[in-house]
Amino acid sequence: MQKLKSSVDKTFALLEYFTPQKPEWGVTELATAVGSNKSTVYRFLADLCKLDILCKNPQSDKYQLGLKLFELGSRVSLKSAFVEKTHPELQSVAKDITETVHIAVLKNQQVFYVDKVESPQGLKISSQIGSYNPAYATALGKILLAYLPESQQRITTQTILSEGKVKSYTKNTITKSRKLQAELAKIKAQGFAIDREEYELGLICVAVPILNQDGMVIASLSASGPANRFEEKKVTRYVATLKKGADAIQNKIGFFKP
Amino acid sequence: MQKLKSSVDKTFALLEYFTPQKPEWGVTELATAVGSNKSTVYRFLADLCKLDILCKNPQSDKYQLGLKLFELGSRVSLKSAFVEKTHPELQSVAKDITETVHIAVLKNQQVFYVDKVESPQGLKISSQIGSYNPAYATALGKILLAYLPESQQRITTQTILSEGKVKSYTKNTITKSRKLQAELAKIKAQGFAIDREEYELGLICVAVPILNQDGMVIASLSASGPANRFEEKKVTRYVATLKKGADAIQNKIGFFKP
DNA sequence: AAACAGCGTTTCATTATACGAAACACTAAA
DNA sequence: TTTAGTGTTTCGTATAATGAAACGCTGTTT
Repeated sequence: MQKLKSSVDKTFALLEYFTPQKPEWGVTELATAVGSNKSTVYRFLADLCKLDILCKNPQSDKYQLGLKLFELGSRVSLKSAFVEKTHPELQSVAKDITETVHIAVLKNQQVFYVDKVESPQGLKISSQIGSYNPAYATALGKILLAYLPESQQRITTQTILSEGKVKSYTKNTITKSRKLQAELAKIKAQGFAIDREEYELGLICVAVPILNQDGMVIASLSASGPANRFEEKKVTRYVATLKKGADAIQNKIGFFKP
Repeated sequence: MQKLKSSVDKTFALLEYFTPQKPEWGVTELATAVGSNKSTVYRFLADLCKLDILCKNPQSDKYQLGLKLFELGSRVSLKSAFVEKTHPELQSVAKDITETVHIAVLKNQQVFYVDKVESPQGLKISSQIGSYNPAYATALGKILLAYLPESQQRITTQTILSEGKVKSYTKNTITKSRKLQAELAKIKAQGFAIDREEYELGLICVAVPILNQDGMVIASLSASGPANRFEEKKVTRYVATLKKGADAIQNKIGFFKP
């Protein structure tokens, strides 16, 4: 906080602390966390509260993210132009597959979850719309990488796998550049990606690309669930259903500029 | 812009200009709109862009709301705690009624749309999650007012109907205090509200309340569609379905603090 | 009861940062 | 080439952000 110059930076640095894991903060608590003065943080929080960007939980008397932020988030053109069109398709895919369905885009070389429809079954993966996961360890991410233009793919995979950024989430996680490149080539050849417990043990995920009219990959669509429910023969059916859904989305979207 | 003191105020005042109606702004354009200096606005926009709160549309070279805002909006606990639980119920109600279903709360004495599931039918109303409508002219709003504690209701209706704030959207819009009070009493007696083209000609909407364990109204649930599809006998069935949905939501939510 | 400890909130002199006029660098049209 | 319209950068000035300390709560401890 102390190194940031503009008030804009400081404002959103503070807001970043309000996560699903820790959605509520008191003044002193947050001030020590960001390494800033109590009064300074107080003034920010009070200002943000007046604007409904934050609000005070009357029970705990602490601050949390407010309705205004929800409102602004709903205005983002990605949300209004993209999600509103694609959501019904996700629903029909989810209904057919009966597993949780996600749509994601590549952002900052990571997988950014844009929307989801949850499996009606009890056992389902937990995920948060608007959050990130590593691209190299998920089916959604591998699809997004595989369909990148060659030059961009080289740069992106290099950046992702360079110096210590890679993490082995499970014993199946692909961490070697060689192996990742082979995997991406295979994915592009077969038209879909599969993540067999590469990110989380017990979690399998199948994904297909969503292309725009120019053939550029703009998003990816996936079905994911517990490993024991993903028998080999089911995967083939899932891929077919996902492809049908991706096609429908492509027709609805037409030309999209993220 | 010139009268606001803190940078926080200024930042969000700027963001407010990015609406679904006008989602893109250039520097000069926005500076004149807010009545501020070009360089000042430029610095704000550039800062916000660095943080992904805004982004530049490469086509038009203008600024628009960015993914970070979508991310933050997704983190709002209303969204994660409330919508994720209620959405499946909206879906089942929508499926049964085959009209667009909304869930809304009262915010700043207006109806604030929290979530929706669209009618599968071609002809459907257009609405924006995270936006506002007047409480006195919609079924959702009238429910929220009708179930307010008496003292609060008096204050709220007075504020809403005071000095020129009232607008006759159609010939059916309730604008007189007397008439609104009678309507609210009737609504509370019968347990549902109906808006017969009071906000928009050709649009009918039926709504029921969602109460928490203390019996306080926390939200309202509605079905809306073109007037010609809303025959009298259907309304009774719709109310029954909506009530069932509201009940299910109440059980899921338990105790909720907005 | 009185003293304490922990909050959030307010104050105020100091200083860092936001401000705006003007200059600059582009681009596209005249 | 000139012109008019952008977005961007500069820099002296003015203003708003800063942090230590004090204040006023609340609940707990002695």
